[in-house]
Amino acid sequence: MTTRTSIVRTRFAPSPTGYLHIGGARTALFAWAYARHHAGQFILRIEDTDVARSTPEAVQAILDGMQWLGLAHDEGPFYQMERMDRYREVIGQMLAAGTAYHCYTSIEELDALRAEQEANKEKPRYDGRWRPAPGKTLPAIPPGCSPVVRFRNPADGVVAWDDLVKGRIEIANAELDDFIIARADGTPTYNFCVVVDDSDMQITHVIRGDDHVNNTPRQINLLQALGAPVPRYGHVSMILGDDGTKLSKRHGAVSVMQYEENGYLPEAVLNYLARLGWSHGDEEVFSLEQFVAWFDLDHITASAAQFNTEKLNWLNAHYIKLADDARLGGEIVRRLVKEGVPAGKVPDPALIAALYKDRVVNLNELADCAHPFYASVQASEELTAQHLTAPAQAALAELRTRLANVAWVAAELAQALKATLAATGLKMPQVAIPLRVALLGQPQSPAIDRVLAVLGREETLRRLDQILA
RNA sequence: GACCCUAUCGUCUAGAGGCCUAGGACAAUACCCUUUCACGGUAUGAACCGGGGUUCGAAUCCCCGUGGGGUCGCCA
Repeated sequence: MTTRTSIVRTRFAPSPTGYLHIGGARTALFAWAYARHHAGQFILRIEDTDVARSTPEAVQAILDGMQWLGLAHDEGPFYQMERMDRYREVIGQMLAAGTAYHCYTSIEELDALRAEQEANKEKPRYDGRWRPAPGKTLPAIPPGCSPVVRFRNPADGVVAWDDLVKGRIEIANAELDDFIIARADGTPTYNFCVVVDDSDMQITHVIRGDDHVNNTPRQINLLQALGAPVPRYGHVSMILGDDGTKLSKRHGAVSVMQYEENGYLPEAVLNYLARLGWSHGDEEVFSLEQFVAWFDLDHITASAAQFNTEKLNWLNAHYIKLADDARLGGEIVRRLVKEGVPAGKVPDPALIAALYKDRVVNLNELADCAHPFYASVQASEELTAQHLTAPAQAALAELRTRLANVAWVAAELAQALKATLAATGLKMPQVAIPLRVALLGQPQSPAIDRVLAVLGREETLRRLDQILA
């Protein structure tokens, strides 16, 4: 451990070619938490050098996702497309220093080379035909062909680093080739931009997905060629789908904002993601603040983790129970209005939330539960036939009379219900279930007296009259 | 094919050579609670990939095998 007080600087560097997916969100969470834990800085960088696939919508989607999760950055967002001058400057320096060189091999030639190597069951790699060497005669420069710039990768030795999550990793330079750092049109490529940025932005800890392990030795070599300090690296494993295969669209929700739409609370998603591949003893449920206080890279699992919607659901249900009624009420209204249901002030959505919050798994279910309070829901014929029988209707008529004059609070409503039972000789379910079907269009609900209290006298009587008419 | 990573209940994981008769959580099952359905409570079943070492002692360390994942672009 260094005694120098070096501030921790981490970054999240997505490329804006789509939404913020769940795996990226977890990587971002870990990088963010690591910076927060060490009172350092978290930088957001948009890697948009792939002009063909990058879109402003995707940038916005990433920003939205980060904001919804509450992962605020301290610097940025920096856009790589705005840093072209800087990249060109560094490429010029490398060309001048001889750590990079021009290569005139055409795409066709490269394809042929690759095909040949694959046919020989070799690892496809550039053969170094334009790499300058003492006493070597380079091919004649083909006319009308603009060159790419390649990095002069060390020919031998090994690149090694102590990965913060995987431990020591060593890769032989012989496995690496002289990769392209600038295309024929002069634009820089990924590995190069990352290195210049991580260096310029003084990133101390690169926390990123597992899929970048193979880029790391190239980046370390580049950094060293540039004489720049090498950050620490931590490669977080991937998240697999529910079925153990690579996460993709067919797994349903992969975008973070899809979870918002599906009725998940950000704190539930955060807690779930934090616990997926990281642990703090037996702790399962904890706040973001607690997570930041506990988080370290030592307890991240090195292997891939399978996503488990059931556990996320459990956490979501837990956080819904904890959530403030007014907040849940707002979610109810927002979601119902989006579906064209005239949800509003009466009944108070917060009261409905209080009634249903400990029985739903997500916000959409909560909204569904609230739906019949704002718009009468017709029971199916089957339910009507089954529950609104003649004796049941008689009991409801009996109850309706009592309800007309009772004080509209749950305790009094319960009394009216009991008096109806006494008068008709029926058991509670024999009245309560028809009543639920009559009022809400469904045979299950929370305690019926509480439902009545929230529905209100006017609406309750109106719906009863409609059934009894 | 080459290279890299990885391997504990169905799933997420605890486990840093003796605390392990392997712990917790989700899911499952059973029971309790109950004004229906849920919620909640209690209980039960469920795992160290295989083979070799090292050691007095291995889930933990090493090697091999096997399974899984990743990477091999003028994509990021």
